[in-house]
Amino acid sequence: MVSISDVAHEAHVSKMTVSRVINHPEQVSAEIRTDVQRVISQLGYVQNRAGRALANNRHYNIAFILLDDVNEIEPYYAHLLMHLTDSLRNEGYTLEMRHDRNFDLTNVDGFLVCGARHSDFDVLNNLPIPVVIYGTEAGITSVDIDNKAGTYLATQLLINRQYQHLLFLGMAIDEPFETNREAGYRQAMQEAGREPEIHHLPNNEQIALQFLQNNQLSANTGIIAATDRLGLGALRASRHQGLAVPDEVGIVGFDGIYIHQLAEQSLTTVQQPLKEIAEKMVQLLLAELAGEIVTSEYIVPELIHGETTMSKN
Amino acid sequence: MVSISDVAHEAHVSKMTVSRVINHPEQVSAEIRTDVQRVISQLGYVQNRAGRALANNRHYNIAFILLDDVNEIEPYYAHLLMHLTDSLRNEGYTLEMRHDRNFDLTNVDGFLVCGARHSDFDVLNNLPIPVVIYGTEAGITSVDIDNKAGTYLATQLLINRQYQHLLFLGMAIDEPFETNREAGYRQAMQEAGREPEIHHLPNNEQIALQFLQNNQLSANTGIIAATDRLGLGALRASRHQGLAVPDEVGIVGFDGIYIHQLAEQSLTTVQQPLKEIAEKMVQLLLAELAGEIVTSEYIVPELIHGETTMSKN
DNA sequence: TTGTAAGCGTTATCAG
DNA sequence: CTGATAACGCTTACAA
Repeated sequence: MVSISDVAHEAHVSKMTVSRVINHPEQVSAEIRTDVQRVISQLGYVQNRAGRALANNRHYNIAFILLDDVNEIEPYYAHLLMHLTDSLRNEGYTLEMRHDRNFDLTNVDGFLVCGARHSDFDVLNNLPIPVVIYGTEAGITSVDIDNKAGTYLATQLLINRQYQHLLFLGMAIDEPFETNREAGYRQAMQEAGREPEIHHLPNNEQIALQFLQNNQLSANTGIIAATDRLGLGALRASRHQGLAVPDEVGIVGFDGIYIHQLAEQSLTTVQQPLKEIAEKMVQLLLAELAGEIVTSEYIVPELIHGETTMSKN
Repeated sequence: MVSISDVAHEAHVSKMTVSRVINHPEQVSAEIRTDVQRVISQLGYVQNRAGRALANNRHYNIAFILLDDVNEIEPYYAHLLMHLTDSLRNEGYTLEMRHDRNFDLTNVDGFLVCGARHSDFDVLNNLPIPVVIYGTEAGITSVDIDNKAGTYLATQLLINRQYQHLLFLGMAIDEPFETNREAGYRQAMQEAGREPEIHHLPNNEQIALQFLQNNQLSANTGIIAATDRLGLGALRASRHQGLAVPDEVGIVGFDGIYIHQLAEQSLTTVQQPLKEIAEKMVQLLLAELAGEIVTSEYIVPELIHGETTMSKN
């Protein structure tokens, strides 16, 4: 491996000059700078990050910790991960994949965390390096979608499309993102002077299907589902009951990666803008690393119009 | 950060002794060893990997390069990635996520590559560090499922279940995994004295559905699909045509992560054993790093029985 | 603007 | 079995 000394020697300058050309090019005279750059590319020199890390007490490496159980990993994590990888690389950082609760500080400058539970927040709050989580938790820098705004949009869509009976299919868990999704529905309903109807189910399309089979849907029903899986169950229940989608039943899901595309009819859904989320997470983390004080951010998701809601006219 | 010197000082030994306790404990007397270990945990010392990397000319870091387009990333990559992360960590290595064709050697000891195209193999073959790919390519160490064995199993299943008319839905691409999947079908058919019928389609459930709509299926048909997406299309086509699955039409997919669970009826499928694949990939890469000569490996996939094939009797 | 010296944390080598 | 020394590649601080 060619090192900075090789470059220095070949360019007839000191190691420091080479280092400056790389890190502070403006401090080097134009002539020497181009000369050194030429040698760098001639020799194919690349910085040894271990050396730099040691000298700087920085690793230029961020750990992405995915805490969900392997079997529950939804496909959109793969997309979030790709976007995080790209965003970090743009900033000269590297992404190290993690999958455990050790929160091992070795080799990293910060953490990006996904799927953290309540029990993790205590630990995360007391880490000596910056942390940004995907989700919402007071006291930790986070990026989240505005879940409430998402279901608010979804509910308004179904109202506008003239569905009469609007019900919310929520998840049977006590997490902020669930309560917020429910809140968006409630608010839109209240503003429209409608009476909310809410059911909580495990996040599984089979169970949603069975549940709705036991509760005959009426024609002209709009279903706001807290997830695409629940939306998928609603779609199947409607078909089983002989109700036409979207003419008699309208359905909006939530999450917007993968599942909605695979449904029998493409699902209208509230899409998580993963690229934007990834960029914000990286931006906040690097700002913290630079010593800035940052505040959590919420990103408003977007409605994707599929075949389970009536089109405008 | 507490360093090896702090531990050495506190334990009244030299840095080297601490280093030995960590890397070659058998070279240290039992008494001193336990003493040093106590101090290590008292002080919460963790190795600085940059220092170690510099001294050893090793990084203990492997890049996982996912070359597929973001939009085409199938969910099972997320699972493969998790398993790779776990396997590497077990061996004291770290996984660095990559998503580009730079094949940047900085900071890594080896590459694990997924989704490589023909045009990549030239580069991959001439890298100065070990590479293991997921897939098949002569001249590069690889781990792959035995695609032929998979479709062979699938075809035999449909033969055993007494489906008369057996057709293969392949992908319209010229890649070894496709030809191998086709070959498994061909072989099973030949052994059973049946005439093969093969169609090639883009890997998309909508297109498969349309294609089969234009080619009325007969009752008592068995469909071996080269992917779960194609299998899903076949399932929908059968239902559209009023054919009962699995009684009149039997369907087996291929891949076995996620899609088969979300189908209207759970799809019988040939499952990629991702954990095993990940473990093998890591094992081969580390063996190469250790200077061993290794050969590519093929893993026989497993049939997952769903609701799209008749049960035994 | 450029160079020199020292140090970041670790381990291989060699000496005791 | 244990320790001193030098080295890995790089950058900060200081000197010229």
